[in-house]
Amino acid sequence: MTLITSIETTSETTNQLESLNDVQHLFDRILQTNQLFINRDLLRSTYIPEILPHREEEITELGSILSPALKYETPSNIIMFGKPGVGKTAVTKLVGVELQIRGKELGKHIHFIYINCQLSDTLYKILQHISQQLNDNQPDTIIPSSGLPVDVIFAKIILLIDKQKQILVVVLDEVDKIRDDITLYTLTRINEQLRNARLSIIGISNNLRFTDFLDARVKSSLGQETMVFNPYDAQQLQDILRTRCQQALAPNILSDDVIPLCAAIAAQEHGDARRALDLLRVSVELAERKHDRNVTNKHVRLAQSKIEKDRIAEVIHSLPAQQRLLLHAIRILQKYNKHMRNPSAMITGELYYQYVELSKTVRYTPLSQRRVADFISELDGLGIISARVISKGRYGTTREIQLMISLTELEHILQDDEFIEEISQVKMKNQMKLII
DNA sequence: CATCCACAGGAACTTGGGGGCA
DNA sequence: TGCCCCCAAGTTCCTGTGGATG
Repeated sequence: MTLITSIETTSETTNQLESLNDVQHLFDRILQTNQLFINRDLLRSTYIPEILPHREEEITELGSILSPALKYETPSNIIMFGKPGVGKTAVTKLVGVELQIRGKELGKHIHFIYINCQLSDTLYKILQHISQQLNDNQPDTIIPSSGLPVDVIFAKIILLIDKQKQILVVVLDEVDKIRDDITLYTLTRINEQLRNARLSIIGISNNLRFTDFLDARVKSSLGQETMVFNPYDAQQLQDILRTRCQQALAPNILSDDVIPLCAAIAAQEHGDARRALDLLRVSVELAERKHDRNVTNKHVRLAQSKIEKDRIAEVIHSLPAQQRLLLHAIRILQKYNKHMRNPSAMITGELYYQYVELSKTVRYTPLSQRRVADFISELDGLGIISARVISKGRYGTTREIQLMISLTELEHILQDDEFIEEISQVKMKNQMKLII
């Protein structure tokens, strides 16, 4: 009944049907136009290929360190270092999965468990993750997301792991995100509690100096083996891109200079293969959208600026309200500073004052200066602002804050922000004050 | 050259929301 | 239902800092 009424031919529904037709034609047109991609996903950094060019040595080394697992012997714990996008995670996952398969063939129980510590940064969450991966659907081994004491969880995990003879290889990616020593200490000592099973840990870090801040016992236990991944050079990045292109893109659509340019740009940024792949993928996407038959260095340049702008816009849109409010304060100060005595930069004190004023306007309770100082550090870390500690002599130590993106870009990103209307009225009032 | 300012940033503590257990 | 736990976000308190100033 409802269906019948909904397709009655009123003028309104006719319009709707026409626009539906338009959309269908749009999709048809898109599908019919020149297809530059064969498989877009192969150019995504999350895709792990079967062949990793220029990482043969690392694969062999990791494989040989982990190989005792195939004889139920405990592999050494490993700590891996290297800048982002140099293949640490890819190599580890590739070898880990292969190890698991070989184990299965030999009738050995080997589990490869990958944990990103950015998401699981406490002992509780890591133990919960391990239990999920080992989950045998037994209700008594399911661990809730919170509510239980850690020692209870720990005892459950020990029982779960030790139920059978097995080797667990636990990868802690971005291990430096774990904030306390106790978590790593507990994990590296877990074998002392096990009778049948064994666990070894691979810690992956972007930070070469990560172990400097570790407890000495954790450091020696975790770092039984150390692997350092060097950045790819431009030539190696070109090889990586060419290998992926063969399967990902239609033949002969790239100008000769596209791959060298993507590789060169990524090589400048500490040899990041992810960056090179993103750059190439977005370049092809831009060409496809413009119905161009070839991808040229012009598309690469466009892609380069698009990626950076998109990244910043995405980061800003995902900020919590209080941090966006702080950004509005920065935006306003930057705008007025242009016309004032000191156009260079703002300092913590004046920024906090402006932030408190804005909070009152939008009826938010302003947070403490200490908390806002943390926000400033976070925005600095995200590359949206630069906050440099300076001493103003007798007038104290503060941070000099500068916007790292253009004011126009920031205004563009914030134009549809929830606070914008109320705040723009304040701006008017302030302008009046300035004139007076 | 001691003093002083306006913070930076570490550490401990609080609050409130999520949840489990007996 | 009351008590316990975990955790994120925030506050309070504190010590440290470094160069202009008198």
